[in-house]
Amino acid sequence: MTDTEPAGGLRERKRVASMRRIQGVTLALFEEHGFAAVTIERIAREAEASPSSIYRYFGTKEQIVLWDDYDPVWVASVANELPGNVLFDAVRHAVDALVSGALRSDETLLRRRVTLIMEEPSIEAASTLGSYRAAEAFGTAISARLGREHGDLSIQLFSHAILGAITGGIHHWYESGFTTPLTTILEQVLASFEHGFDLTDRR
Amino acid sequence: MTDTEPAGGLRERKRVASMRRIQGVTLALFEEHGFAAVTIERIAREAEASPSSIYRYFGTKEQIVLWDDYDPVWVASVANELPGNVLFDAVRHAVDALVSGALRSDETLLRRRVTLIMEEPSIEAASTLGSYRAAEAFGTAISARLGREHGDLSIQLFSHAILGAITGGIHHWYESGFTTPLTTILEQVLASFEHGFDLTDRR
DNA sequence: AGTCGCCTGACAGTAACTATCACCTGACAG
DNA sequence: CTGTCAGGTGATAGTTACTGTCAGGCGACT
Repeated sequence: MTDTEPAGGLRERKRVASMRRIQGVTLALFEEHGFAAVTIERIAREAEASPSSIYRYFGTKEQIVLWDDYDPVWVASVANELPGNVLFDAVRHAVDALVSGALRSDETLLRRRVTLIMEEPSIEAASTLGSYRAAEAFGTAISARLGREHGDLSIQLFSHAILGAITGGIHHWYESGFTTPLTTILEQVLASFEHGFDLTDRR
Repeated sequence: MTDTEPAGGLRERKRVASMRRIQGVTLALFEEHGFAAVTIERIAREAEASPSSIYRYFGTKEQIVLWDDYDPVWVASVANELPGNVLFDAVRHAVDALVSGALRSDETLLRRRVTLIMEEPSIEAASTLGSYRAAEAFGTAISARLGREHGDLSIQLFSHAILGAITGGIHHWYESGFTTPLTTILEQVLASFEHGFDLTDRR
């Protein structure tokens, strides 16, 4: 299911369609020739769009890979002040929203994007900055939910630690050749924070 | 103490002296005019170096701010396979090496650099990528120490979570106007992983 | 003191990104 | 259904980060 219909008027729908087409063309070109060897102008030619529009849509070359249709979904989910009675259930809910959104649409597409992210440092840098921003948003939501002031140290450490672990998990997912299911990895992230990390010495 | 003497021959010493001078000039210019408004050419002129050399030394405009004399010190410390009997002592040792190295030289300089990092997204992106790389190195060292195979999921999650929390702590340090001592914040990072995060509801 | 080799600086070139502006097309009122 | 309006689009020109190359100079070693 690549083609979930977006809401909004004709203008909005056309824009999202263009962005998807451009992203598809870009991924194929990067995979074949490498990030550095493909110019925006070439992407524009092959995707039948103008360079101006590509910059307006995505901002940077890296963001063409990083852009995700479903980002607004899980951002909204986190902003909904983390429903659920126990904090870890709430966090689990947010993480599920984050991942199932990405997986529901097209896991193959996600794998291709992750591969390009891991293989191109400049995309990786933009991606880690995104995780960082997500940690900030997550921390704000948790602080509000627990009645802490904005920027409470404990919460800030927790939210950044969780997002760091998720990032590490995605890295592991990639390095394992996508053999370990992503949901399993993320279950272990949550379990580690609930019950502690497994750091036993095996020598 | 800004002027700890580096080892090596005259060539090496001159290079480090040039890098420090260029970084100093760059920080001042960025602080006064903003990152985008200062060109490499201008930095080169005011620091009496050639643009070629600046690129050879630092690689990118962002790295002029991020470069740290003492990076090799703590990298070596982590690579020394984390001495210490209990794992958390070992981790504490590594974190201490990381921070005391940066603070011993010049805390004012570190604050200026952190401020620029937090205020300029492109520097922030490069910086978070650096944390990410540190997490990988850290994970490798811990895996070796505990007799796990390289890329062990538990260890990877742990190392990324720790580095994520440290990053969040530095963010907090900056947001607090550097009032909370950095060592206090990092003590809390370690305490959180040893004894759990404080996530009590205060409403 | 002499030679070797790495490092520096100058120069030319590429392409990402920005600012601007005329034009067009979807949104909406009547 | 039609006219007007506003926001989006594409073309163009310009800036600057970054790369590759090469001749000359300065530290390293004999």
